[in-house]
Amino acid sequence: MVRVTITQVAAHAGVSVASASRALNGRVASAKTVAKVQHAAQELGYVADAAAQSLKRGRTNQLAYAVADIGNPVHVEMMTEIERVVSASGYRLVMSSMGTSSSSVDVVRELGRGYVDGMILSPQRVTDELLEVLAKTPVPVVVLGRLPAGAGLDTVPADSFTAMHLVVEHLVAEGRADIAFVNGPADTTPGAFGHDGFAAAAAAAHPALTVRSLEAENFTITAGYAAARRVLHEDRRPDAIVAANDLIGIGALRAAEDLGLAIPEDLTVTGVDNTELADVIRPGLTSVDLGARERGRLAAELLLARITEPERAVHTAAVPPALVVRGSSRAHTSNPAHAFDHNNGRAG
Amino acid sequence: MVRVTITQVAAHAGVSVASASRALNGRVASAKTVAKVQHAAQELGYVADAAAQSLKRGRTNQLAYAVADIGNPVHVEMMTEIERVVSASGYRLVMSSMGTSSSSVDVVRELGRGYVDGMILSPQRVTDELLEVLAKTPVPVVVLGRLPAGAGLDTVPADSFTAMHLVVEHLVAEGRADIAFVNGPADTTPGAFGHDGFAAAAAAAHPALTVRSLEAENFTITAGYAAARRVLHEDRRPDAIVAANDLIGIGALRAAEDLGLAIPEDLTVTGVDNTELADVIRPGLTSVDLGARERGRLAAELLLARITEPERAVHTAAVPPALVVRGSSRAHTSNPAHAFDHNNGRAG
DNA sequence: GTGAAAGCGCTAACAA
DNA sequence: TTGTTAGCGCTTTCAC
Repeated sequence: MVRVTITQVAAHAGVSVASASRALNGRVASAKTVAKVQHAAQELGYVADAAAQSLKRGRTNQLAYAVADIGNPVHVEMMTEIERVVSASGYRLVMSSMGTSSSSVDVVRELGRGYVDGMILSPQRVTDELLEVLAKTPVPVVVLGRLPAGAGLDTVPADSFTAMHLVVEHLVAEGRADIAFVNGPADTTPGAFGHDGFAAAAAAAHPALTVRSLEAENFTITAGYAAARRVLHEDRRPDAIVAANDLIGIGALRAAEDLGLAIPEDLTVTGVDNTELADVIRPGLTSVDLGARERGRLAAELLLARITEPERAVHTAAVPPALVVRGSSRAHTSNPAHAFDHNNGRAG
Repeated sequence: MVRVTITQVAAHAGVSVASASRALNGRVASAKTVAKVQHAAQELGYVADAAAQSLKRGRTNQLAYAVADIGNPVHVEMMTEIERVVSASGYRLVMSSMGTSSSSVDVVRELGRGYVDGMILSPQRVTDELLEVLAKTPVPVVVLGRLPAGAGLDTVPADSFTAMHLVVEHLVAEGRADIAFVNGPADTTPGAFGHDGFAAAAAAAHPALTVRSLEAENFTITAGYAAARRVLHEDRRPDAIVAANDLIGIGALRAAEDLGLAIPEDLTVTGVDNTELADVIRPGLTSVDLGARERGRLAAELLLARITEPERAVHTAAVPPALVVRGSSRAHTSNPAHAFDHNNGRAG
């Protein structure tokens, strides 16, 4: 229970602390010294103090994945992939949630104080204050999401425009004419880009399309349920609901069900993220895969590259979205919805 | 991008580093000094280095929640609650995953090196090696789950026995006679206790009950699907599947669906954890609520208490499980399954 | 109320 | 190969 220091190990082994340090870290040392020191360390249960080591070395060997919307399962996918990549380079990964008990700004500032050597961020809202903190954070940062041009940070944005194009084209192809876009809060980054993407896609696809937008209170199932219920009660009921993410989409599915609507006959519902949830819900939720795993991998690689070479040019990595059609819309393409798709809608 | 130290702040303010430190930390200092130092710190964008501060103070103000089965949404619930409690006491919480890229033992050892002042663990497997590391970890540990007697650690076990009793009694009451228990891997802690709990409950409820057990490869939907499919193909098909957690249960639901079974007429399925998933799936999954939020809260409180008072007696906090009946079983109790229950099956 | 100095535990120069 | 020494950035005695 009590901490043992390298000084005690050195004393126990009968060598200097310098020799102990060298022996422990695999630097030059005689075989005899190494044996003695390792034996002493083992016996005493020595583990190097992280704070002292970090202070001296100037790095922690730790990276952080900071995520605002921790309830969204897509972040687990990303985290798993990020961890795979960074642990191969000898880093440990910790996950921090932003926004529940502390603001993104606080979390970034805290982590930047020297807890980690770098971080990957999935922010909900990109405020000027956040950008400012990001700019002066002493450790490398990669943002999973879109940033204002000129932010000077490595980013792996989601391609909302293409995503929304895919969805709208799909809906038009199956004959939908009155589409409701159920967004998350518009003042969030995914919210804003989702909206713009949807508006552009709708205008491009078919100028005569009837569209409306509304906001769910947040990106959750419950909020999606409430928002969908509202729009489905309007005089002119839409024949398609485009949800800003899968959770909202699932809420919409439940709302439609409660109102006795047949899906996809009366109403099509689509989501975004292509999470396992979309695959497991009934009817299956047609969803755009934004490439979570791939984007997680890219973010991790960008971060590692910047740690290695801090002055390299700013990079932006793009991943093409892909529509995965399931039972919540009509399967009129060559992409069939499987009864239970173990590959989560992606080719194995 | 470059780190600014307290020395620079002191110089910029025209005071000694000692005065700068005092001013920054609210110790005795004249109003004039405080003003000068704060201004300098602001201007230079100073933030205290975490490693140096931790080394000097002997604590990090950081706690960790280390979880093996990160794909299980129940851990997000726990984490949210843990964070709420510890942040109220001024701690930051980080989440670490164990087992994907590194073993539990490694994670505990690493975190115990001084990265955090304490940790809460949700281990998948409790090996002797893990117990050994836990015993000599220099920071307080609370385990969310059951430990061998005499481990000498604060724990918040799940009451699997009562949970399984509730399930079995429910199944017997609705007339089921042939129950298959679909466990996760038996060499995991939840697996072992789930099995024992089920066996005891089955024996107690009705000695003549036909029961069988099988193992899913892990605690996931996909593994649950595969395992359920296996048992449903056996000559004598069970009329109830008791899944060790909700994910396995959902997999079982899908398997039954693929085989054309009517639920709950042909087959009852139950889960454990009462996650939001159980509520949102169709049919709704009857599930035992193990009190994730409450248990998270208790674990956090136990940890804070032990940090404050390291020598206090070892505590074990229990939370009574509660059965939440939904559409995957017959509603024969007074606890109705709602079409969409915003309270996630619990009273508001 | 303030500054000089010691030291947290560790690693890395530098000498020997 | 080894020991001595300095110092990472910070807080905290201890004199003044």
